[in-house]
This record gives sequence, C-alpha cells and structure tokens, in this order.
Amino acid sequence: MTAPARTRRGSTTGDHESLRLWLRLFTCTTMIERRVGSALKREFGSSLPRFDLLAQLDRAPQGLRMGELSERILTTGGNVTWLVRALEAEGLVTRRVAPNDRRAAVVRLSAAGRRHFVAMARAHERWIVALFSSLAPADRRAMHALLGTVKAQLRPSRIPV
Amino acid sequence: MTAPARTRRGSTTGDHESLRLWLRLFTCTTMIERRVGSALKREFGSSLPRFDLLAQLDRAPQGLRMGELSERILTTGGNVTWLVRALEAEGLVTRRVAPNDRRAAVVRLSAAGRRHFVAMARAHERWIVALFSSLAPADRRAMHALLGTVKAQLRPSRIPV
DNA sequence: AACATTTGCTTGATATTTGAAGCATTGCGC
DNA sequence: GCGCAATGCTTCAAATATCAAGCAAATGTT
Repeated sequence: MTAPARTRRGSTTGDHESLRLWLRLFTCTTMIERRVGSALKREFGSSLPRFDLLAQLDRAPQGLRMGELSERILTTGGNVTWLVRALEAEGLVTRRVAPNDRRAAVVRLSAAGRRHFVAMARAHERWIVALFSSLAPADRRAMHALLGTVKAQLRPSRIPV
Repeated sequence: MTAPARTRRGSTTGDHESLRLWLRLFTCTTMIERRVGSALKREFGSSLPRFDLLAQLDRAPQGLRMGELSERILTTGGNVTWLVRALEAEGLVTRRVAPNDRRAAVVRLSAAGRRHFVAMARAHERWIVALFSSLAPADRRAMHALLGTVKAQLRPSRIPV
C-alpha cells in the first residue's frame, strides 16, 4: 500500500492515481483487444467489430435498426453503414426497410450468420476466460462492480468532459 | 453478492462472469477513449494517438527510437512511421539518425512539442480525474491492482490466446 | 573478408473509423 | 394539408490502422 502521491503543485490527492489507473485500464483493454482481434482474424477471418455487431444481433432475434446498432457497439453511424454492408456482402446479415418507417433499416442475423457467430462465440468465450483466469472469481466480481461505478459516471447527463 | 452463475452446459463456474467483465471493461474504456479523444480534437486539434505518442516522448528526454515507440503505444511500426511524420510536419517532434546505429531513428519532443504537450496534459489530467471521480481513492488503488493481475497474465510468455 | 541472418524502419495496398454534409422521411404546429 | 424541424441513414474525405514486402545497416558466422 503506497501513500497517496502528492503532485509538484501540491494538489490535494490522487490525481496521479487516476492517471495511472486510466493508463493501465487502457493498456489492458488494448492488449486484450489486439489479442482477441488477431485471433478472430486468424481463426475465422473476422474481426472484433464484426463480432461485436453480430453479438448484438444474436441477442435481438427481431433485428435491430442501424441507429440501435451504432449506440450499442459505440461507434458512428457511418461506420455501421460500412460494417453492415460488408457483413451483408458476406451473407451474414440481412437488411430490410422497417415496416413502419421507410427511412429506417432493420438488420438481422441470417442463418449462416448465426452459425458463424456461434462458432466464434465459443472460441471467444474460451479466450476471454483464459485471459481473466488469473483473477479469482471474487476479484472478477469486484472489478465488475468498480467498473459499474465508472460507467455510471459516464452517463451523458454528467458531462465532465 | 450474487451466486456464481452456472451456464446451460454446466461448465464449472463464472465463464459468463469473465465475459461480462470483459464487456464492461471494453465499454468503459471505449467510452472514455471517445470522450477524451473528441475533447482533444475539439480543444487542441489533436487526437489520442498523437497525445499518447507525445506523452511517451515527454517521459524520455533523451528520445526514443521508432521501435520503442511502437511497443509503448501498442501499435504497429508502419503506424508509428505515419504518426511521427505527421507530428514532425507539425513541428512537434524531431528525428535524427541514431548515433551508433545508422538504421535507427531517434525521435524527440521539440520545444514547441513540449509546450503543446504540457498544455494538453493539464487538460487531460483534469478530464481523467473527473471521469474517475466517482471512485474512492481506495477503490482506484484496488482497481489498479486488479488490473495489474490481468496485465501480468498478458505477458507474451503466457499465450493463452 | 564474404556470407547469411537479423534488426530497424519505410513503403504501399487495404481496412477501418471518424466527422461533417447531404437526402429522404416523419412528425409537429398551425 | 403545409411548412419545418427532427430523425435515420448514407456519403465523402480525412485520419488512423493493419499487414506484408522491401531495403539498408548491423551482426553473426565461417
């Protein structure tokens, strides 16, 4: 347990701790992302963004609109247009005009898409479990909870940045 | 405290907990990344990759080689070449041939680069502190430690993925 | 010293992402 | 119903990323 660092300008406390925490958070996430991404590419010729998009669709059998997809996978509309077009070309998803709104498009997993996703999801789960295997179950829960607090702070209402 | 979830296939424990943890880790990191990235662009006409690169150079007054940079900011060599060229064109970094190895290039912060970085770093620190302000200092330390365990598992030697 | 190997970086083709601008459709207030 | 703002997507250019070659300089053989 180190004592709280004190900055040169004498600001109260733990500013550096927040920075260090963010740095480590970022590093860990990026490293895992790269690992899993390159494994998805190597084993399935896919990528993390594609996997994430398919995962969202897998949870929503009735399909999702483009806008819903872009919210859920935290990316821009233009990017979703691009991704969906690629996945559609590969036959993994279908898109049709929304029944009640001719502007909107509803995207669904195709049968092939579901098969492909299920195969990837199995491997993905193995990898993730392995990567977090060094944490005791209680630690995983603790970290999940702590991240929950961080996430709450990120709600659009509280806009510190 | 919820009991450890049990999957349909009856696998021992917490597989889903690892997945949920990874999902949340990824979500939080991505959201913060986007916030900070767009703030850097808005306020300084910069970006997170540029900031990260400058931050590494700030810590290394004697300069860093291209290869060292690419390791530290977790990106490919080609990307570093690209980034350094852009930053050099903006006058924020300098590059010269390494004294003892004519293949290598040593990159340093220029005076302008240092000024620019310092200004950004101040704002960046404020933002990060704000984003993590919902965590008690002890929680920040706890999370930092837990992530340390995860990071250790990611060493290249242990290649689970 | 001549050779092959390795190392450090750049290049070029491509993939992905963002942000802003544009288009069509909806829904509202009148 | 009309005029207009809001909504849902797409498009486009620019920024960023990957990967696979390629080249030059160092290093290790023999």
